[in-house]
Amino acid sequence: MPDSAIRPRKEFGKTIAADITHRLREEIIACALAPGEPLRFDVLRERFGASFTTLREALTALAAEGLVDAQEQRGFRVAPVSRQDLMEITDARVLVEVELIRRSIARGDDDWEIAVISTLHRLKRIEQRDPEHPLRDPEWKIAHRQFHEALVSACGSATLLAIRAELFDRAERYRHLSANFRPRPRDKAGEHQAIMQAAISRNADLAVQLIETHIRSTADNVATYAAHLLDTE
Amino acid sequence: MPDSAIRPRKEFGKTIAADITHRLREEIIACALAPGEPLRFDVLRERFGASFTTLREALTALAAEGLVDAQEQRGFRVAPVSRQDLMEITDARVLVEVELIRRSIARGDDDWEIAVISTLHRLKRIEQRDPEHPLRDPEWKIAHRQFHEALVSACGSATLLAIRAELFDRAERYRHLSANFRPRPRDKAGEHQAIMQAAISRNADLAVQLIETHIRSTADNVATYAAHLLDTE
DNA sequence: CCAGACCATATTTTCGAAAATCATACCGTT
DNA sequence: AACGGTATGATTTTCGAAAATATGGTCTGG
Repeated sequence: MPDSAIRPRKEFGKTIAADITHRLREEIIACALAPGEPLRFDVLRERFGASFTTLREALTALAAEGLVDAQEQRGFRVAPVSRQDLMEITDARVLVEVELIRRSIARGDDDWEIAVISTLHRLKRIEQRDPEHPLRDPEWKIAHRQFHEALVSACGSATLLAIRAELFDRAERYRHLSANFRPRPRDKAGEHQAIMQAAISRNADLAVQLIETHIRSTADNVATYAAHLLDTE
Repeated sequence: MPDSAIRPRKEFGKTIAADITHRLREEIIACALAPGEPLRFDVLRERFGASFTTLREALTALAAEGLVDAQEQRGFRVAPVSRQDLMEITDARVLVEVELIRRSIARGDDDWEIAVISTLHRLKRIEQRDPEHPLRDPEWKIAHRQFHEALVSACGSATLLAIRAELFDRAERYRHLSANFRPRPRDKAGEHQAIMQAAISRNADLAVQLIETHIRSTADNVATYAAHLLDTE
């Protein structure tokens, strides 16, 4: 989607720096910028049409999120990937997500239930369009993210939600890494459905167990099908 | 310590931006810059001797760490404090720290034990100097931080350690907030000693319980003695 | 007297030139 | 040939001026 010509210079009310942070984040997560790739200012300047300092601000922010690697005096590069990093992210996600699911199930009200149900509904409808390659569909990605966000949205801790969001982004990059080599997606639709039902029926132990399996099996999948990208790094 | 005249322009090998990020972080944690205080570029420029863009980069990085609040098009301010925020940080710290202590106890080797013992030893020696006001002693702060870092250093997850470090910083700011109003510190020395012993003897359940109490009672203390700063925000 | 438009000022945000730093290739010496 | 130093070009990093935006006060019409 080469939209730099159509897109307005920046989104309304936002600074250019924030806008570029957002766009860079998307490209890194989607692996349009490959892991480990150097991020040279000449190139970025051309691609994003912003000045050195504005780009620098965006890269610094992404470095704090763990998506960019800042090498002092030697510029920036896309954060490299490794099996170890994937494992750490997976463990951290399980730790946080399990806690947040429990809290959400304990505290969630009617609005929470409605959000969980409706985001899943939308996700399923989008899935029917192209069940083979969901990750290539930007709408699926958004819907998938929104469903998982809805599940934990009632936890009551903005602090933990921010940490969760960061880990989710970093994990999504690994999913994209393996997406091109994965033969066929496993039955995610069924898993999501089961998680939703466990959550709505307030069966915390079951929901937690399903979420953990969901996260870990996705990671295993990545480790298997992106093995050649993780070992020779 | 007005050291801008003595201090070299920047630390060796580091960028000015990274150096200023570091200095600003320290001042915010120490509440030398008060919570909610606007961070105007004129003032910062004067104080840190750097240009707009360099300062901007530092502020953006600190915003990602949760120590600075970026208000688009309306500048930056020191992140405000609140009872709710303190609670969230405390809960998040317990969640993460408990996990990391367990892992460290399970995986720690001889070097880990030595690090735990020696950092505690140094902490105790520094404590004897001025047992009334430890938080005013920069050396105590460093030693205290290093002891708690040593405890979790064998966990094996750089990802979780980074999250833990961020939460520790944010919590330390709250401790400083109440430091001026707290009548007398409780028996921290004893608590640290007990935690060390539980860790070294590989009694994970006990260590975890002591750490949780340690974190929560510190937070309660802050909530009590900084109440006037937390409620009228 | 109030609400809204308008202007003047304060402040932030962005830019590209200039300085600093790094990487590489070249050269002379051993 | 191997090594160490140095000049050169490439790249990052920093700066302050200029543009963009917000803020606060004043004026006008209702």
